[in-house]
This record gives sequence, C-alpha cells and structure tokens, in this order.
Amino acid sequence: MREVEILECVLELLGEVGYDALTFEAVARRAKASKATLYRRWETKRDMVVAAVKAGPASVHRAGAVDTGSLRGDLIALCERLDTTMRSADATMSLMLLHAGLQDPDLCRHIEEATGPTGAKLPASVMSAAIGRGELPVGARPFPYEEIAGSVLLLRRLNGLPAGSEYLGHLVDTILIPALRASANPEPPLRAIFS
Amino acid sequence: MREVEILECVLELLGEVGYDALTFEAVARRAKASKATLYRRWETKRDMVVAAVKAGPASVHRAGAVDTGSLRGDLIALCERLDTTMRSADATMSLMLLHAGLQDPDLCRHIEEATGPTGAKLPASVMSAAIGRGELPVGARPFPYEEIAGSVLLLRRLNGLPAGSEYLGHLVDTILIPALRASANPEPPLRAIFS
Amino acid sequence: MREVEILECVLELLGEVGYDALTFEAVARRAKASKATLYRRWETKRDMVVAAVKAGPASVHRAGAVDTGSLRGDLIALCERLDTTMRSADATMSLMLLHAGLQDPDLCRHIEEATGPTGAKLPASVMSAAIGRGELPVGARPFPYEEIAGSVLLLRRLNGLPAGSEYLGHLVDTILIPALRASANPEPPLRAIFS
Amino acid sequence: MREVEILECVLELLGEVGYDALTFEAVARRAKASKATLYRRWETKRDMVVAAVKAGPASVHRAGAVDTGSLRGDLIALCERLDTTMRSADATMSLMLLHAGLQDPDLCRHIEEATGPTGAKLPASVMSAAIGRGELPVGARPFPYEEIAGSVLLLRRLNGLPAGSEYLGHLVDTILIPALRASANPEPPLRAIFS
DNA sequence: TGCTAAGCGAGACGGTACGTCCCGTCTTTTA
DNA sequence: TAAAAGACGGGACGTACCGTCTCGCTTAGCA
Repeated sequence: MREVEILECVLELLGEVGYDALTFEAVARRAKASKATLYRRWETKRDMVVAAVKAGPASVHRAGAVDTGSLRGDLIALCERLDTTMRSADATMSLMLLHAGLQDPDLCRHIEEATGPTGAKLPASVMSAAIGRGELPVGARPFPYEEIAGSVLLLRRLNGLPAGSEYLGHLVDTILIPALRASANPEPPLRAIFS
Repeated sequence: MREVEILECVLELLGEVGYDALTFEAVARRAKASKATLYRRWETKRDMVVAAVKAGPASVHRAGAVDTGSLRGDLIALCERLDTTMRSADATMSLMLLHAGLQDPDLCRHIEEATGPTGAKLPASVMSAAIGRGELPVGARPFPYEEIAGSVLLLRRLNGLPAGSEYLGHLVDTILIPALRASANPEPPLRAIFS
Repeated sequence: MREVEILECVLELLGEVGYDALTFEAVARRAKASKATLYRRWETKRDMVVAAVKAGPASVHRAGAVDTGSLRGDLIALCERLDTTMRSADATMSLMLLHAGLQDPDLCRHIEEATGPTGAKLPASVMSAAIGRGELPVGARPFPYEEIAGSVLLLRRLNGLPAGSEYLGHLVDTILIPALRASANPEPPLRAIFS
Repeated sequence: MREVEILECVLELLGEVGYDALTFEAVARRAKASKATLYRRWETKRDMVVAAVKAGPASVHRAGAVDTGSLRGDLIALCERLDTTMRSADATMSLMLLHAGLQDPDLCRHIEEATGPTGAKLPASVMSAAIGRGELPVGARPFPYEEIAGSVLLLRRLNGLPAGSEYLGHLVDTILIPALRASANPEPPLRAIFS
C-alpha cells in the first residue's frame, strides 16, 4: 500500500535529518508522492511522524534481562540502559516522541513494543529478586522507579548533563531505593513513624 | 542602547506567539530594526531568545513563603507553584529554556533570579520547619526534591498530563517524603534495616 | 493565464521606473504573485523583460507614411521619428532591448511588429518617390540608411548628445544621400570615376 | 594620496568583476577605506568609475600608422583596429564609458589620450594618401568615417553581431567611400546632378 | 608644546532586494 | 477516479549592498 512506502521514507528522513528539518516537501520527493497525498492523510508533520513511528518495525535490539545480584546494581543497570536508549536518538526526536507519545497511549505502547525493554519499566523479575533478597518489603511497587527514572534521565539528556555511574549511584541510593521501600505501604501516617 | 529595545520586542513576541512561531522577520518589524542588525548580534533564534531572557527584568511575581503547617502540605504547595510557573510559558519555551539554560549556568542563574521562587528549590524554611516538627530527621537534605520535582512536572507538562492534587499527593507521599527522610544518612547498608 | 497578467505588470513597471530599477519584488507585489512563480518562469530579469516585450501588445502609435516631397525631407523626418522612438524609452531600456533583441531575431521581429514604423526601416514608398523624382538612381537600395541611422541615433541618445535638425541635415547630406545614391551600383571601380 | 590608492582598487575591481558587479562595499574592503570616505568623494558609482578611468595610466599600446596602399584597405584596417579595441573591454564597460564619457568631453579626451589610436579617428595621413592617389577629391573631410564607424561597430559588438572582413568591405564600399567622396563639397543641389 | 580640528577606519544602523525554500491549497494530467 | 505532478500566493530564510550615521584614533597645523 502507498501509505507504507511513504512512512518508510518518513522514517528514513527522520534518521537522516532529524525531526525539525523534516519537511513535507522532502517526504513527497523521496516517496515520489504528491504533497496533496500526504496532506490528505495527515494534517500535521507531527501526525505523520507519529504514524511513521507507529508503523515502524519493532527495532529488535531486545536486550537480555537484568540481574546483577543486588537491587542497587539492577537499578543502576536499568538506568544505564534507559540513558543509552535516550542518547541513541537525537534530542529532538526523543522529545518529539515523548511530547507526542505520552499524550497518546497508543503510540506510547507502540514505542514500548517497538523498542523492547528500554529501561523505562521496572521488570517484575528485578522486583521479585529484590524482595527475595530482603532488599524490598513484600508489596513494593515499581511506581517510583517508573515515574522518576525516565523524567530525570531525559531531562539530563536534553540538557547535556552527564548521567555517569556516580550520579546514578546517588540517584539510586538517595531517591529510588528509599521510595521503592516505602512503596509497599504508601502514605503511612507520618506521626506513627517517629512516635 | 539598541540591543535592549530589540530584546524587549523579543520577549513581547515570545509571550504573544511562542518560541516556534517567533521569527527574525517579526522581531525586526516590531523593533523597527534591520534583519542585518539582528543577525549581526545573534547567529540563531535560540541565541537571541536566550539573550532576551537573560536581559529580561526580574518578573516580579515574588510569591510569599510557603508554610502550610505540615511537610506534606508544603511540598504539595511548592509543586503546585512550580507547575504554575511551567504552564505559564508555552511548552516549547519551557523546553527551550531548559535545553538552553541548563547547559549555561549563567542563564540558569538568570532565570532563577528573574523569576523568583519558582518552586524549583526547596526553601530552607520548609526544611527546618519539617525538622522542627519531627517530620524529617536532622540532617535531611533538599536534593531529592530539587532533583525530582522539576523533571517530573516539566515532563508531565510537556506531555499534557495533569498534575492535580491527587497526583501530587501521590508523588509527595510515595517518593518525595521517603526520599527526603532517607537523605539525612544516605546509603545505609540495606541489610541493616530489614534484619 | 497567469503569465500574461504578470508580463503586463512588467511592462507597466518598465514604463514607470525603467529597466534598472525594476525588481522581481516589485513585479511580484504588483502582480500579487509569488517570487517563486516568477523565478520558476524566468531565471533573470532580462529574460523576464524580454518575455514581456515579446508578449506586449502592438503599441498602436502607427504613424502615417512619410512624404515631404523631397528625399532630404523624408530622410530627416524618418530620423526624427526614430529619435523620438528611442527617447521615449529610457536609455537602459533602449540598450537592453537592442542588446537582447538583436541577438534574438524573434524578439527583433516582435519589437518591429509591436512598435510599428519606428523609422528604423526606410519605407519602399520613400525610395520609389525619390527614384521617381530623380533624386536616386534606379536600383538604389535602403541598406545605408538602415545600417546607419539606428546606430548613430541610438548612440547619440545614449550619450546625451542632441540630434537636432541641424545635425540631422548634416547627417543626411554628407552621409545618407551620397551612400544611397551610390547604392545602386556598388563598388564601382574607383579609377573610372575620376579619370 | 589616499584617493589614488582607492582609484587603483576601483580599476582592479572593474577588471575583475565588471562595472555592474562593482560595489562601494567591495571597493572599501579592497582599499581598506571607509565607505564614508568613498561617498565623501564621489556621489555615485559612475562618478567613481569615471574618476578611476580618468586617473588610470595611459595604456601604451600605441599601434603603428595604417598604410595599405589603397583607401579601401586603409579603411578596413582602421575598422578592424576599432573593433579590436572595443572587444577588448567587456560590453558593459564599453557602454559605461561611452555613456559616461561622451557626455563628458573631459573624460572623452582622457580615454582617447589613454588608449592611443583606437581607430575611432581617421588619420590625416590616410586622408592625404587617398587624395594623392586620386581616390578622394581635394577637400574631403573625415567626418563621415568618424561619425559612422564607431557607432556601427559598437552596436554590432553590443549585439554580438560579427564584423568580419566581408561586412567591413560592404560597409566601406557602400557607405564610407561614397560619403567621404561627397564630403568635399557638401550639400550640392540635388537637381544639378541629375539634370 | 599643547590643542584643536579635519580626515580617516571601522562598522552599526534602517532599509530593500536578492534567490531559495517550504508552507498549505489548488488544478491539471496521467494511468 | 484516484493519484502524480506541480503551479500558485504567501512568507521566512540568511546574505549582500545601499546610503547615512556615529564613533574613536591619528596627525596635522595653529596657537
């Protein structure tokens, strides 16, 4: 179908020139399509790119499971993988996908499916291993990791700040692990603890 | 000096049409300046906007101190203020400033000075009050808040996700407070706790 | 068709501001056309103007035939008409048309057709009348007039020199009439005459 | 003096890029002069170029006298020299100099002095030789040649038309020689001749 | 000897036009 | 009969000159 060929061109061009420099004109040229044909299908550049990403083939870099033997090590490994994922695309692309994707659960899912374990999710295997080791209480939930890690690393990436092992260690120790530990019984009455 | 007048126009236009739609042409028209004059000073739109923000007057919306009587309330109030700050500019603006600014400590400081208490910092008064109330241990440090709150809220803002009181409560309870509590003596040996 | 409207504007502007001051921008403004539309059709200003002149309607100032009763009078009248024609356009226009036109027989013919009897040609009626009066020998040919008159008058015009009746009389008496008379039997053996 | 250096740059640039493409900016750059300095001296580009040509050194290509043994041969040789002279400069330069120069007798003389025998004048030696041979009557005057040759050849040059020996022969035979012969006793009553 | 004033370079300035590119809409042609 | 091909008005891009102007910095000459 025509649409598929067009979207392949979109992805090619995205890779070559980035999101900002991608134009309808160039897509039409590359796909030997009429601009009218493009506009008939997608109202905006964003729509077109989103469609292209949705249609894109699952990028098969399925990495293996994470298991370093400790929660701390696992979390750092996951963060590193996530950071790698982010730095592999260009900044605008990352941003565009985030900007577009998280408004669109559909696309969000497509990206996850397409890109495999990105480090944005905290795998159940890591959780259960940590609980088994006694590092996390039974009932701990992945929310803190998933809410925090992506945001913090993306912004550091956008801002050109490093996310080296020192920083990641600090992040894991002072934020992620305390929050994960507390996630089993959320919102305990504060008084109770210190009384 | 000519530069000041031009930058005022830049800020006006930024407010009116946003970053993406801001053009050299429009700035030149508004400032009754030649395009050559603009290009002589700033190579790119980003440079020009950054200069405008740096030069911009302190935006006097100095809000009062936060003191709701509880750490939880204070944190939620700070997050709300931060969210408001972010939503006051348009998305691309926020992003641009972040993208530009955090690479440039100068600009970073300028923004903070210009915009007053944005909610991006955890005021010492809030910390000490919480410690006085026994909500936080002596020695607690603001790092978790400052590292997390900005990132998470900005991304939610960029993604059009709500940051209502329900969400903020959850964020505060499951992430911020546990992490702040743990910040006094970071990296305790994990075993020690659960043994 | 769009092209015709545009070329009309070109001719208008040519008349108003002259060739040198004519710009693509102004044509686009006047014709409410995009500059791209102009550049798509004509690579250079000269091309555009040449096209406009080619397309231009026959300028209806068809003057009547010349017949003053003597060859001398007719020739002076023709020169005056030619001079008037030349001075009606601005210098650069004249030059441009000559420069462009005479390299392009097509355009050359178009100009002649468009502008009617310009005085650049020696009408057959003038020739035959002169022959009838005995002022020219049978077999006289218009070449000397046509080769000379245009060149000389154009250059005087370009150089701002006058071409008044005194000058024209001189030109006719000392150059045109002798040459026309000699044109019947060209290249007579020189000796024969003075022997 | 500063002016001399500047005018040298003008001549250099004239030679390199031609008249049309010559700009005040470029002259200022090359001469390391301020634009104000240029404008203080010359109001227009034409003025500046004219000044440069006036100041330019005499170009010493003084060619020898012409003497082929016949008037016809001499005239053709002179025309060829004139044509060569014209084709040595670029079209716009020729035109500019003519346009500027012939309005300005000063410059006109400067050009003649600077460029030596250009073929634009009919040397007295050629005239007297022709009279001696009986090819021209006593009292013949050079006006027809000088008025005609320059104009006709310049226009052919501007129009890219050839001025080969065939054409020159025709020009000499049908126009120049008859007119020169008639120049001794101008304006004979026409009737007288054919009666 | 010290001061003043002219001339200079440097280049900023508001403008205008350049020629290119892309936008989003539209007709016209081809298969 | 839908798609390609691409013309169209619009408008921003970044560059180059225009002609005017204000700066300091020489560098005299005059005091």
